[in-house]
Amino acid sequence: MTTRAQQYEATRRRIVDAAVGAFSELGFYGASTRAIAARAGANQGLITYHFRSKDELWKAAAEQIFSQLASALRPALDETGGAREQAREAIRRYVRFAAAHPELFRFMVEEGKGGDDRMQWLVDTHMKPLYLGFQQLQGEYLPDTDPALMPHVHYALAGAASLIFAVAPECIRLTGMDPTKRKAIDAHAEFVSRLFVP
Amino acid sequence: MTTRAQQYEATRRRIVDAAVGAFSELGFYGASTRAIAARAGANQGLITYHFRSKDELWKAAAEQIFSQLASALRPALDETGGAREQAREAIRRYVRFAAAHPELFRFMVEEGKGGDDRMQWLVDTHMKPLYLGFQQLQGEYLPDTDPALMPHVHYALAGAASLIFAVAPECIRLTGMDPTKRKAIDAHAEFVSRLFVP
DNA sequence: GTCTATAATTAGATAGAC
DNA sequence: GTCTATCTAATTATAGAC
Repeated sequence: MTTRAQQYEATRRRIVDAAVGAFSELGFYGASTRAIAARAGANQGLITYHFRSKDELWKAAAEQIFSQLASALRPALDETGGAREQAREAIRRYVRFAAAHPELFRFMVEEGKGGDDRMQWLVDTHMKPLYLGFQQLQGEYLPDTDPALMPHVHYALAGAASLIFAVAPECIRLTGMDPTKRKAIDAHAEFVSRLFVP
Repeated sequence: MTTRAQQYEATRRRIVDAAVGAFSELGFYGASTRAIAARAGANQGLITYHFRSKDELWKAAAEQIFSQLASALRPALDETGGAREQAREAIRRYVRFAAAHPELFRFMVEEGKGGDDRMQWLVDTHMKPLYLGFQQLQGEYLPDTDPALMPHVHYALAGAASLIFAVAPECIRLTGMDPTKRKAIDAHAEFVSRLFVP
């Protein structure tokens, strides 16, 4: 037996999932609420009912992606082995997440380029905590790094780890190699981890 | 004295410049032809006159960016010094271009994520030749690299070199560091070139 | 060549039936 | 809770005056 509360949650979740996909593929303006509703197998009016506006729906979508990233990275702290191998494993984990969730990087670029409200909300609410955790990890694993280089390392790593998966269709057409295949993901994880922790 | 042909070219150029900025900041759907025209100090009707459609205007904008990249990278072949230092200089050059033209990376991500017509045109017309050149450079400078790793190196380098500049507003708010400053650009160029050519 | 006016379509948001 | 119908505004593209 399904209660109304269960139905509410199920529908809401379907819409958020559809929104994540649509925003990630088409961008904020390209993804219409009608298309998102259709993708979720629901009606457009339901979006207004569950979320107040398109902006609020976008926030819910961003929230889902970043909470998934946070829980995917958490186990990296519990790794065993030497500091360098721990750092490598954390990077491999990040690469695998980027492969499984290319939406993260697309959201980051889509919003990070403009200085609007959505970007500020995204940084303050979800990216700041993650960046602090990254700084802490780097201080632990690679204590000999110049602190002024921190932003450079962070963005170089994020870009190196994620771009190939974010533009997978382009990569296939350009190189003939499909980066979504298991072997390609492993190869990329190994390459990037060795690149940043030789 | 300004001829009509000169006026034609001047107006067309102003519109293309405005389009590059608008598409780069807002994406294809977010940038309206009206906003582009206003940005160019022209009328919306002129866009239809100079370009047939919004798609054609987008192509003209992409064309401008990639032709600039091609001419910026060309001198990399004439560098002197050992193979490793040549490779480093080519990377530094690429980083500086990414800093001066963050539009390139934004176009790449914006279009590369979907499999639509614009992506296919972009890859076939402008990215394929550049990628072949990149493969050639890599074969010359770093002949010991596994060919199967080529796509991984290419996308890792593109991401590491460009992301920080493409999301400059986000970087400032997240880290407090402004990547558009001269010093930050040099630091990033040096960091990335040493990263890929230790 | 450049502009104004407008047609046709689509967007996000609302109101109300069920 | 979900859906249909509709409102208002903004979109691309067109037609025609100057």
